[in-house]
Amino acid sequence: MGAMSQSKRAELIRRALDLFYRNGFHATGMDLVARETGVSKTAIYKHFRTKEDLILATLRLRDETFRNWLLRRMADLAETPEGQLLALFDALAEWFAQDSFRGCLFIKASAEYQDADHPINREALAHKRLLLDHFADLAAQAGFADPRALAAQILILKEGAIVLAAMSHSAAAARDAKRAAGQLLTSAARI
Amino acid sequence: MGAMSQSKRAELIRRALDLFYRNGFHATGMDLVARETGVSKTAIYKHFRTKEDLILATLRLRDETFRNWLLRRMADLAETPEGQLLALFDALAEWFAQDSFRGCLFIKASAEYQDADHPINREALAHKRLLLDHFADLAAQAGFADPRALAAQILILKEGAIVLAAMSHSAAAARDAKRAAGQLLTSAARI
DNA sequence: GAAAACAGTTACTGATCGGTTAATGTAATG
DNA sequence: CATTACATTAACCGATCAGTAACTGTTTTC
Repeated sequence: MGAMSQSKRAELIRRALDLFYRNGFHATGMDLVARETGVSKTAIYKHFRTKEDLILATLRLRDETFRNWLLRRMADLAETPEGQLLALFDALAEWFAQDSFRGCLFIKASAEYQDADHPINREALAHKRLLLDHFADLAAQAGFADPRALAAQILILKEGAIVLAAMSHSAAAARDAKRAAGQLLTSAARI
Repeated sequence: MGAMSQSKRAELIRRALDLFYRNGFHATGMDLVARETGVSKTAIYKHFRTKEDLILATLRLRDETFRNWLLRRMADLAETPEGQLLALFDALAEWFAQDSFRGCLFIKASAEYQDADHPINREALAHKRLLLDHFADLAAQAGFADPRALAAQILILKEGAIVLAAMSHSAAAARDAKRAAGQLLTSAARI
């Protein structure tokens, strides 16, 4: 096993991710993936036992790249932990404004494979939990009395903004969510 | 046109809605719809030109029944307009706790048909706008200075809570969102 | 009661679904 | 140079996709 080089495999996952993100999972057939990546179906199935395995690989790639991008952008936009929690929504606004923005891949994956014990749903949930943990870290560093609760509220605002931005094809939700987050941060109890 | 009785047609839409809600749109074939409803495919296509038309009919039914249910539940749970905006999240908690809960049909529809000008996405967006309008009405009645902005924030909390509840198969997000909404309401400017 | 008009069925269309088989090309090993 | 091992391909599998054609009843209308 391990026919194609590591870089070709990575490129396959990268292109499959793009197809799934733009067209959806069920709506994207493996024949299309083969055609668009230039990798024959048989070669794909040498490295991924099933379509589901390929989807999981794209989700893992997306988790890494997106979370990397978001956390770095938050850190670049603000100095303090509290400022970073607010800057989250500025980063989201930038994302929403991109032509390629089509909502959250994990929300879409979870919507199409929603069973609690489905590996795809589990992968999506894991991504959200990692974000939640990071928000909770920032909230703890900022000295809030209940960092987990505050992080949960921030995450809810983030997911709601993404869903509405994707549906309305507008970045306005990022601004609304930021104002809400600002009020939550200023009125939350501190240690 | 108009072969089957009005009640049979309504029953077909009702069952198709259930199938789409549980399995997804692309993942639910018209053969399955025919099998599960007991209505032959030809009979279905006598009344719905395409699968997309059937989907739109299920979305319109869902908009009517769900919005009716939610608004009535909010009104039953609280006396004042401000109380209703908070009770929204108690109603959501009840919904999340149901075995049949599988997220928001409109979010799922928009995720699978996300083009801005796609009729399915437009229908989903229309549903959210109607909810936004109602929240804004309540906020105006409650005497808030910027009812539209507050309504937008409430809507973001609602959508975020739904997405996270569906993904995590837990009703906890309703409680977190309610606490956030409570803080927003108490700190928002009034006329 | 004849004749349109219509609701309903089964059986089918070509295309595509996820996935595999059998064969070919190619590179490394003895 | 022969052979083993492996990467890759075209062609194919049965099932299912959305949608339709041809046909059979049942009403409605005159």
